[in-house]
Amino acid sequence: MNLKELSKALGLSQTTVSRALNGYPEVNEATRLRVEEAARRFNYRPNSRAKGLATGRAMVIGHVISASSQNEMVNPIFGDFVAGAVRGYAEHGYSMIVEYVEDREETTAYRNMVSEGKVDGIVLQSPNVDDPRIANLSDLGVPFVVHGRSSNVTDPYSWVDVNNQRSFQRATEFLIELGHRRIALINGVEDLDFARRRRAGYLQALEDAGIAPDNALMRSDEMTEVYGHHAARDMLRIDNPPTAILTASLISALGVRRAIEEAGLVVGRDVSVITHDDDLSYLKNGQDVPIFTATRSSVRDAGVMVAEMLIRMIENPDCGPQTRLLEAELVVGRSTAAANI
Amino acid sequence: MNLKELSKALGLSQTTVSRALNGYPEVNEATRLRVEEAARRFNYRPNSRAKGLATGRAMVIGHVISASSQNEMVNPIFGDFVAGAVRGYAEHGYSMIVEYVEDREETTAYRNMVSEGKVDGIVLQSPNVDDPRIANLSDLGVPFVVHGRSSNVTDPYSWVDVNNQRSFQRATEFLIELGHRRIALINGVEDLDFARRRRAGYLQALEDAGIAPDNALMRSDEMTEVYGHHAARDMLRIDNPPTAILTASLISALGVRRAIEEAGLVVGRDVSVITHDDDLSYLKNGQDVPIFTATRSSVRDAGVMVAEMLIRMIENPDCGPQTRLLEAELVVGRSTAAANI
DNA sequence: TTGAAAGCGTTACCAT
DNA sequence: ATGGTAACGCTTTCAA
Repeated sequence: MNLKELSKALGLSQTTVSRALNGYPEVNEATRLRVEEAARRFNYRPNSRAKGLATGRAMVIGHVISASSQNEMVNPIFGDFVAGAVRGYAEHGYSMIVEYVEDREETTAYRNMVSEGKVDGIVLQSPNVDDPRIANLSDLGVPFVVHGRSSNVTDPYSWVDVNNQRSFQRATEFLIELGHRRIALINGVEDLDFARRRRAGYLQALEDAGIAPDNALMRSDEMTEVYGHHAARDMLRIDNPPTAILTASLISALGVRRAIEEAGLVVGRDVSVITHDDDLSYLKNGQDVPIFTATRSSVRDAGVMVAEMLIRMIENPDCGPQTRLLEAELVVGRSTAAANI
Repeated sequence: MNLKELSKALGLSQTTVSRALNGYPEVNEATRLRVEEAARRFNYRPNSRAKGLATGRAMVIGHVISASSQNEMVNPIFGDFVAGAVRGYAEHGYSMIVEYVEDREETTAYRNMVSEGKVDGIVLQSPNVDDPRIANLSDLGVPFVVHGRSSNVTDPYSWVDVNNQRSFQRATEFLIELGHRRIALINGVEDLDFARRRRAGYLQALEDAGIAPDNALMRSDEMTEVYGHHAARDMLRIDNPPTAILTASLISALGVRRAIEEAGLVVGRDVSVITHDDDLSYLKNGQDVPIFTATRSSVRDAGVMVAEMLIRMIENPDCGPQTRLLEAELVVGRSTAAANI
């Protein structure tokens, strides 16, 4: 059932029916009710492509995942972010389109999405420290919001980010307060801006405590379980092994724990583990835990915020770049952190 | 730059330019080259909405996530599946659209997607044991593929599934062989078909070994870390606690491990833990581990397969329902499983 | 081998 | 308050 058929069935013009359905004020209230009833009865829904062609709006937000970001994708925080974003989109009648490109051809994908008229706005995830995609998107003139920041980009752009530096700094400080001196960092790929910031926070805390950083205790790679496992395993074998491990994601944390177990050690007794991108908020209920950081829920919140910011930009093209920095809550489980050193 | 402008710039008709760009055979080779060169130079891309309107095809596959499936979403396997599917879509020029609905209004969302002409096909994830959405989609007449099966649906439909029953049966058998008699199952919500199958496999292995199932050792809930934590914590407090825990996801596994640590116990010594939806394939390299199950990569494979099956159905409407059952590989880490009992 | 024109299903402008 | 019609940008049929 299309508009033509519906209007014929009603004995009205397409114009009137369209107006009635789109809430235009000039249509007679009785007519509107009649039209709405018929639309419901015939299960009429306007064709989105025709509508988009006529209005010039797609009501779609574009996301791109590339082969190289696949591990990032598989990271649970990707799902959390998407869950939040999609929810935010839905609130305003938008949906999300996801495209996949090999390698780092994302810029081409963005350009095509825009010139094909597929999207009204774009979300960029996991920017690098120096990310040309941001300038490319600016040049395209399409509204976009970055989840995260790109340190080396000086021109203004819109972003929503979690304060990763502060989270890691606080987590490290917390371990230092417990008496740890040998604290390992199992970080993500440090081309990624958020990973670099995490490292900066870690280093800052060490410096403030007068602890010299040790390269043997710092790793950086794709956040997989195997990476967490190998990194922790290797570190635990050195002469002066870490007594605490700070790891960036749920996934790598699982590998870290497995490596500790395999080394015959006990998590929380021999080695402390703090995991970012983890949801420990439940530990706050009725347990005497020191409060510190959790971000799975922050990431979902970030998704919702990105959606709202982007849609605001789309529907109000005059408003300039906006930014938003979220503080992650830090929660550390007692047994996990209170190691004997 | 649109077709009209491009053809004007070339001094050709829109028809010819369109034909040249879409690989029609009747166009002069010299003309085609000239057109292609110009299209590249002017950065011309056909408007997808106009193209879709003219061809009647959207080149888009629809996914829906509902509020109630949010925890499922956040489950890393969602990301794995999506990564595989999107890749499969891209291979054939399709992209993925994701819509969000509150509660269980998914059927409405599917209907709207189809009648709005937004999609050429639909993917249904995490079906329930008795899932009306399958019949609804069949009624809509839109090509669709289910990731998973719905036991109580008898009419034929297309699906791709992992053999969850066998995986859990084998994992349980493995624990029994190690001498465990008190084996706990921390399962997903058993309305979900795959969770029910997992439980069936677990029960089958117990029965084969003559072990009476104990309700105190079986839990079923949303796969979150807090759930894994509470379930394991409570079980470890009972009189005759489990010596092994079989858990269904990465996320809950982290809670389980934390609970074990908090109870002053050691994973792999006091309590064995086997996690499904986990990628232990790396353990196969150079380590003497008993081989058993892993599914994160299987899930990605399933995504690719769903994409290919669906696109085949879309482009060849005559082919009937297809099905595909994948066997998950089972890998159990040595330290994890070889507990002292 | 090329082109003119109709059609896809809407919205929006201009009349009435 | 309602209707006729052009326009959105492409594909496809029919003609040349």
